[in-house]
Amino acid sequence: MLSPQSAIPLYQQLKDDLREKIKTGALGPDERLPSERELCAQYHVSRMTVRQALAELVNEGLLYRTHGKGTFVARPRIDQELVRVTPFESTLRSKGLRPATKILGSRMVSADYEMATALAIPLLSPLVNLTLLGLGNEQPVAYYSAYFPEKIGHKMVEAARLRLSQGVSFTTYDLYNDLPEVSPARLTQSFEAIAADDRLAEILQVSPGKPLMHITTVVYLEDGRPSEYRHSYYRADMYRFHITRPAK
Amino acid sequence: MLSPQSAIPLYQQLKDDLREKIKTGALGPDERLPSERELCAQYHVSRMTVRQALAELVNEGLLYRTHGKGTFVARPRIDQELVRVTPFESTLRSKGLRPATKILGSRMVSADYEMATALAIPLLSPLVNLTLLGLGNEQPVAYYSAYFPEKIGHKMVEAARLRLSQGVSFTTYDLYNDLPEVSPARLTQSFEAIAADDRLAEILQVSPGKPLMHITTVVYLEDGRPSEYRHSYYRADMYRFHITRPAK
DNA sequence: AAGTGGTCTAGACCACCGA
DNA sequence: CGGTGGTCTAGACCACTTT
Repeated sequence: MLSPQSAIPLYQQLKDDLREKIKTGALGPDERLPSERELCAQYHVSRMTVRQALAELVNEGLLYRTHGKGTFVARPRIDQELVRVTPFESTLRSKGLRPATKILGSRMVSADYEMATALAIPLLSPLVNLTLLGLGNEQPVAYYSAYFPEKIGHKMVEAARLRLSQGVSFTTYDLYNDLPEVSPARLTQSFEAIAADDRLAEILQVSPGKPLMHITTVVYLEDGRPSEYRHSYYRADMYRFHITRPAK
Repeated sequence: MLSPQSAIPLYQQLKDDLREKIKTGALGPDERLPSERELCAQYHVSRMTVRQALAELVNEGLLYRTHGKGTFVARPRIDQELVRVTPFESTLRSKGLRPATKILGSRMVSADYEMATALAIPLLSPLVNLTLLGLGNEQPVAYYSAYFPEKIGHKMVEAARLRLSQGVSFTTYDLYNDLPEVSPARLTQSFEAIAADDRLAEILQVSPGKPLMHITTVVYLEDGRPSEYRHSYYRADMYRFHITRPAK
């Protein structure tokens, strides 16, 4: 039974209820759900409310529907519970490594062509460059170099220092959580396998020529403004990047 | 003005209309759209119809909304027009290379532990293994080894031979378009940078030890059933994998 | 207070599917 | 044919933001 007076929207409650039934197995794979009109009657809500709940569950991949037949529970995917943005800390912990982060430096730079294009700002605009080293059991595993517009950047650096003083490991992802006024909406990332050059080999403590994963990220806010341009380099033997996405 | 009698749903027509206005610049970045109620009046549709159109455009990242303020045009992202699943052929053409595909082989195998887990089938189930080589200007650039459940697999192999006989380059992505009864809904992929071992070095014509991008893919259909398990290896110097996704 | 988006109702007609 | 999801209407009340 849903609580109509609650602060939680009805369609959310219905979603949670159905999600629970699927997770516990009360609704098994390929099982047909009650029809939309039946759900209306069962939960005493209108069809729009039911449809909003079902639509979002289809979007999340938990249900699928066929016109004229009904709505069904999707087969669970292996990684259904995997987080979508792999957080640094849990990734290392799951490998049994003690995570830590070091701030290599923060400085002001002026935007070169690449940064200016990515961040949609004029050439030579002032940027804050924050470089971090991710460690697992004191061994370097990842190197980050992030560029922020000035205003966001100073706050990011502050947030990073705060995290560091608390002895918590983090990446720039985590720092966004410390700045509630800046919330990322989407990312573009490109993945490249590269061979370590002398500089990166030195930083990550591997032999030159060893494979590294190079990820270039642009973070965008809700209004479509870019808030960060970042290069990340991961030791290939320590890192695997996993992603789930709609086809087509 | 929308055509109510048309086969195209009203909210689709509205979406297309707004999308057009954004693309042509009639609605610029950060510009406020008419309120939902105003759009109702302008287009002579109900608020639900307007909301469905707006919701989908927000979902696609073209608009953003703020409670109490209004709906706004998002800043365009650099890669807004980029396709989400990078097709082999256009990737190479954009680099000025003539793409081609070779079928290295197709054979029946029985599922080992890894394949069985990924495809959610019993151990030792019969699978079709299709191996392809992607070429650019006659040089190998990518190696694919895909495993399909028997039924789908035979059709895939047939589709591949047909494509080949037409002299078209393709990957297994493209083959799904030839099988309308099997339509992928989502993918999971993991990216790893590896060093070429002797076998891969031989296949891809690079020196052993050179970096390669190794992508492991599982393709899922609408009902959540896996339809393919695939290992792909790309020459790192020829390939860059690009992706856009929601944050969080 | 007025306007915005967020949620919700109670109807309606259509196209698709199975018996 | 009856039941299903897909689309749509014309209202309603709420929470949030700005004036």
